Amino acid sequence: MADKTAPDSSRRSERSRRAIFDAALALVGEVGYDKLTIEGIASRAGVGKQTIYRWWPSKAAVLLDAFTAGVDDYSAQGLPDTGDLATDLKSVLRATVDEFNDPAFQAPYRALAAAGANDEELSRTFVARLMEPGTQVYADRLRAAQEAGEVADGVDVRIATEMLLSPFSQRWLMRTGDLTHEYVDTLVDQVLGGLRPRD
Amino acid sequence: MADKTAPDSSRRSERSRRAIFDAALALVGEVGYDKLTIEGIASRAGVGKQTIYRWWPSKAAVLLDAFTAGVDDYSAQGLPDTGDLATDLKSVLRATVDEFNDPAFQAPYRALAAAGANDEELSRTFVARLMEPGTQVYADRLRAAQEAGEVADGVDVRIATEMLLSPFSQRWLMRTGDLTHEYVDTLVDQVLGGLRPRD
Amino acid sequence: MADKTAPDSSRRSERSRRAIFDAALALVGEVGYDKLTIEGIASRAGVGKQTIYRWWPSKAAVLLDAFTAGVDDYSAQGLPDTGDLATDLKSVLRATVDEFNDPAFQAPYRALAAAGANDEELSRTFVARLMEPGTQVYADRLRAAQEAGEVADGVDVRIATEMLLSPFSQRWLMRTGDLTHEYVDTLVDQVLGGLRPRD
Amino acid sequence: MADKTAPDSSRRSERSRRAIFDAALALVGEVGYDKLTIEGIASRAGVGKQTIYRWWPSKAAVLLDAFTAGVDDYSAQGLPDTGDLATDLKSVLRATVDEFNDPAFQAPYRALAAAGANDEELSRTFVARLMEPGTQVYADRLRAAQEAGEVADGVDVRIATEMLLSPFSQRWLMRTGDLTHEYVDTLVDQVLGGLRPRD
DNA sequence: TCTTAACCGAGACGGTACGTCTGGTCTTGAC
DNA sequence: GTCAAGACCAGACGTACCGTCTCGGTTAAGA
Repeated sequence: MADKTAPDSSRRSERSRRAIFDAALALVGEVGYDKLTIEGIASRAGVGKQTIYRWWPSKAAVLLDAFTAGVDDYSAQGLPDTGDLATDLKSVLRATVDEFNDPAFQAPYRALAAAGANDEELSRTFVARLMEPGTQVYADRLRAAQEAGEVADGVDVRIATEMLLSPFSQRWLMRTGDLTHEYVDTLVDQVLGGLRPRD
Repeated sequence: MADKTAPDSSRRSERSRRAIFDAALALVGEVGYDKLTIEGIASRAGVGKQTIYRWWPSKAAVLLDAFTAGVDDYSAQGLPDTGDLATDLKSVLRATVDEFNDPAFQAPYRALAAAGANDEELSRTFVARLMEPGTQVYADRLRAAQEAGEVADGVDVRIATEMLLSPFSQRWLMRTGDLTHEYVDTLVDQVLGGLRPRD
Repeated sequence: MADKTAPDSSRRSERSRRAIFDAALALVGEVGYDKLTIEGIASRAGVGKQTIYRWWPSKAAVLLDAFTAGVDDYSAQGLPDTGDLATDLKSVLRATVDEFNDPAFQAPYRALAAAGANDEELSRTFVARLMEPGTQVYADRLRAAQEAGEVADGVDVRIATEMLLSPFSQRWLMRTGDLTHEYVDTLVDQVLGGLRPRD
Repeated sequence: MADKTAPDSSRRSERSRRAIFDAALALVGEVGYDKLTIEGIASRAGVGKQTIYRWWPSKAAVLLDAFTAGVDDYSAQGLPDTGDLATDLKSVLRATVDEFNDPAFQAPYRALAAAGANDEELSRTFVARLMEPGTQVYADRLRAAQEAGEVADGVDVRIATEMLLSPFSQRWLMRTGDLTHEYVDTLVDQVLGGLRPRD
């Protein structure tokens, strides 16, 4: 039923695929997303343009795959559970602060977040592949804490997770404030302060 | 000694300015931000391209002005203060939910948020002109509540505001969940629950 | 020490060869020479591109072979010699007029003549395989007439042949006039009028 | 009724037009017609591709204009008429031999003749602009000779002109023989020999 | 009231990148 | 080893816009 016969992925060149990822990530860091071009990627990767168009529908899709390929061992093992929720959250969020302050990480991630805002299809993939897994481990840890009695029964874990992560994401994406270790410490304390069961 | 002599704004055509705003907002809704072009705006507005380039540096800037012109009476009068913080917040956030679910509002706002993610300069303007004023009224109301003893002394009001608004913004921008009245009600309750002074 | 090992023509697929000829002739008639592509021929013939590249150096060469294969019994038996030179020439040229007015013949022949103009190598083959044999029979007939005393001794037969055939070819190739039976009759009479011995 | 609004030729850049002609003629000589590209012409001329596409429909049209611009003072003054037809024809044809043997002339002329063979529209323009004027002066000279009694009354001047010029053109285009002064001398003598009135 | 200088609509210009098409090479698996 | 199939690198196609520029016209100061 497809109008364009799909390419045969078993014959795909792995060498080209990697070269395209490397080129895309390097270029988005050098020139920014708006000036990132398919031609530029192809040229840098030593690849024909058609090889990109054959496998991806847009530069955003290329970048998403490239970025995903570089981080997809992301958060396989879950959050630590030392028994002290605040400490666990702070230690992971501090590491995340450092990651988000790394220029090599920022350019593609910002670009994808931005592209997603205008492209619902891309947005869904971006969220499902990059954001949801990261979010889920926090939600799991909070639920564990709730079962352990560290968090009040009535708390909506999904919303609690948002209270913890969205301020962080928003600050970073919109540049409404600096991301520091102190900031996440305060954030964690203030959020958890409200979640603890009242005596 | 400027190399480009600045245009004389006193001779500016108000008719053209409005036509450009109307065209920009209409087009961004019809074709989306990526396919919005200066030529398209000029053509739709019945205006020469140079008239746009004379007054704005980029399509994002045009859109920002166009959008701002449509909403800049935004939040001049502050939040209501009935004495009941939760009710006040819920009533305003419910109205905001409706606004953010309006398609005519979404396209330009998303476009600007996205453009800002990749353009720091634009981002600062966007935040200062559109986000900061809206955020500030919440911060003011929370501070008033803190002074009234409704909110614990140790609470960082800036972060409390983020805990309230960022989950909302994030959900909408990333489409990670629906924006409903029930959602904001729960969010307000859960955030405020943690801010109240402990006995 | 050839760098490209020559293909083994004994293992060549006759089926593919014919399918390629048929496809090439059909396509040149349908879409014209400029839009005739190797890929198109391969696809229409149900043949891999490499099978064409293995055996021919260019689309012109394919077309030349295809066309030659269809006409190479061309003029094996020479011109008729009824003793009346003018009648003999007219009868053959009238048949040639009909042939050159046949659309199925025109497209490939024009294409080859044109390709030859820009490609000396191809031109030599085209002339040797398609034009020279046809020209030669006229030259032979004129020489026979000269020996029979119907044509003056001083006449250069090669040039006389050109005077007869080139106006015809030129009219057709450049579309400078219609090719009709009347035209070739007049042409033959006027050319022969000048070749007859003067009393 | 035009679907694309025509460009405003009064605003056309003469500088660009000339640069395009120069580039086209230079490149067709250097790389040949088949490897002549619009991009190549634009690049060599220091011109945007659109400036070519705005004014010409194809590379053949560009080349035709470029070539015409270089020769359009072609044959304004007619053939000489010294009273001796053969001498007049020989002197002009000898000059034409030299011109057609000039490499700078050959490439574009061959290219246009070839392109015309496959493109009827172009062919008409080519003939009307480049061939017909040249042909006409021969026809005029022959008619004058006919009126002066040098050529028999029954002769069809149009065909006589073809007998004179087509062998020349054909030899050159198809490379079926060398173009020399001796050749045209013999050709003129043999053609005229047949046109003279019989006693 | 009459310049006159700036803005205006229009659109040609030199460019860049788009997404597509084809050229010619190379690889794979079937025969 | 040839074949059909088609992925690959390369690069031209013709189009769409970019941001700059030039052209008349109009329009609002200022002489």
